[in-house]
Amino acid sequence: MTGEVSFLLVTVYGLQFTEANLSAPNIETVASLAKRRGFVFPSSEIYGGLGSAWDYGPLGVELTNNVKRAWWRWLVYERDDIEGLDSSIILNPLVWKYSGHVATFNDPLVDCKECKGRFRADKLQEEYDQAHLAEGLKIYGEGVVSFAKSEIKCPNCGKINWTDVRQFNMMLKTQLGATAAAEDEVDETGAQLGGQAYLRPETAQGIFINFTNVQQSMRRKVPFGVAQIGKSFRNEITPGNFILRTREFEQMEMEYFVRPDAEHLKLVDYWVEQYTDWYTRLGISRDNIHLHEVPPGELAHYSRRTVDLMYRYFPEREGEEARQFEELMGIAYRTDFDLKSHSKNPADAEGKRLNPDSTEDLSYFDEAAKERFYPHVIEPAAGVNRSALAFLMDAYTERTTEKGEKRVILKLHPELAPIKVAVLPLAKNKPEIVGMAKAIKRSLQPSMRAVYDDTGGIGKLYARQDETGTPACVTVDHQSLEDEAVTVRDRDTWEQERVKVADLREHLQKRLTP
RNA sequence: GCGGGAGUAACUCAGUGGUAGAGUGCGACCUUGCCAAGGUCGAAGUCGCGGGUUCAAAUCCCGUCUCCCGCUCCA
Repeated sequence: MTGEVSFLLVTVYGLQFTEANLSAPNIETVASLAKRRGFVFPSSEIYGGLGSAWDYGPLGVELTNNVKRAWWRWLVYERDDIEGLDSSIILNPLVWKYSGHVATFNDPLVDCKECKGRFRADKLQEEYDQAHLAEGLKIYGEGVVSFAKSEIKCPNCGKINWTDVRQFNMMLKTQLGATAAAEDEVDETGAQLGGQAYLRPETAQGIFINFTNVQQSMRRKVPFGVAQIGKSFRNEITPGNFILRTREFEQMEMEYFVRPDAEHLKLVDYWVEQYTDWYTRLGISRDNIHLHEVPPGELAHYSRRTVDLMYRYFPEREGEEARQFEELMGIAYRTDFDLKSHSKNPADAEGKRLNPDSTEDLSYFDEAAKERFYPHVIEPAAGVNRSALAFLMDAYTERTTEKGEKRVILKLHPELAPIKVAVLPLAKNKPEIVGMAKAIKRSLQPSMRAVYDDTGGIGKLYARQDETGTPACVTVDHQSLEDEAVTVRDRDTWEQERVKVADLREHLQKRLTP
């Protein structure tokens, strides 16, 4: 059957090509295509740029919008147990105090003056302490990092010549209103209050503090989830790798609330499977996804188990295969840590409230079981930008034509493709043909993203559309004027089909929803 | 922050003291009409910025800014 089809292709259209198995372009190749074709531009370029900030061009914004829409439809519309939310980026600073971000998003850093290596002071201290414990020695100054006098050696060069320890807070700060007088007001935990505010480092907290609002207003029973898409900000020490790690990024997060006695660890596996399916259904090949169980010692402060979906962003890296993978998204079991932390009721052994600032208790009353509890949370957190990059990389294909020319084809899933159809006139000097092509484009554009292009020969026009992932091209020729039919050409197979103009929209819509 | 690399046309780059260049792309016209065709013409750069040396600086010197890669963190 397949043989017959390709035979037809070759005899009818006289086309031949060989497709390079380039499922593995590097980031640089894709970044260059992305810039050339209007997906992603370096931000603030005319002022010399700004490190690791990127602007999404006309095609890029279509792609990221499509990724977000696909995700939202999948979770919020096609399931019965998830609601949507859009919380604000700037929240009361107390949210970050009680979420633990003020304390734990502070990384103490030291540099070795000898070899210029940079390390996290707390981690070095911990290793040092553990090594001493193992030798049966006492630990001096536990928890106090004093590198200037310490015996801690640089793991890199073995010398002891440290800079001072500097605090590096990952949260971006900003100033609210005319409250600068209270600017340096600090509470006992070191949280800066007053006019100090933070740009959120994750969207999750906006969901937790709205847990009761969503549950009550939508009359939800546990288990249920809340999904949110939005920008987050982290003052990364070292951003880089194109849009993979940026200080401003967009997240698609979902908090799934369950009973405390639910099988949490299995639920992590369930969502790992769901997301793996989602990514592969939209075009990521399974071979390029690698599951990573985060070791207990490396878990975030709120997590008891985390599994990362890693994508093969660096196929060119040699050595251990794991080096080729970088995090695409993570699925974390956050326990009841967040809901409890933001609630006014929990108290310590002496009856002292753990959160004296909260005015609400975010516990949940289960009517059926007649019990009150803090729901536990499973959180799949995905990056929009990282996802878009993975989709671009996996779609990138190179094909060599029979003339030996290299053509790039972006085999994006039709749901993600920035442009769904391009209408092209075969002869741009014939006003009737041009007029008909433009009219067809206009008739399609209310139902799908359509473009018209006549600035080149037909081969160049096809090549352009292939490179930006347009699934279908519609070509109007002389014959079209007679028979009211056009040629529909497929991006992946280059196969052509004659379709009546009257049936065109329906035909294309069928193609776009495989 | 430290180390390395790099800033010349929209893009990729050449140009090492003497009139600012190429390919691609872009625009117009002619020709052609199903997989990046050909021709003619054209627009486009204060050579990152500031200072110095020199008769003369994209080029040499000093300063400065920015980007990229590596060292830690995460979506």
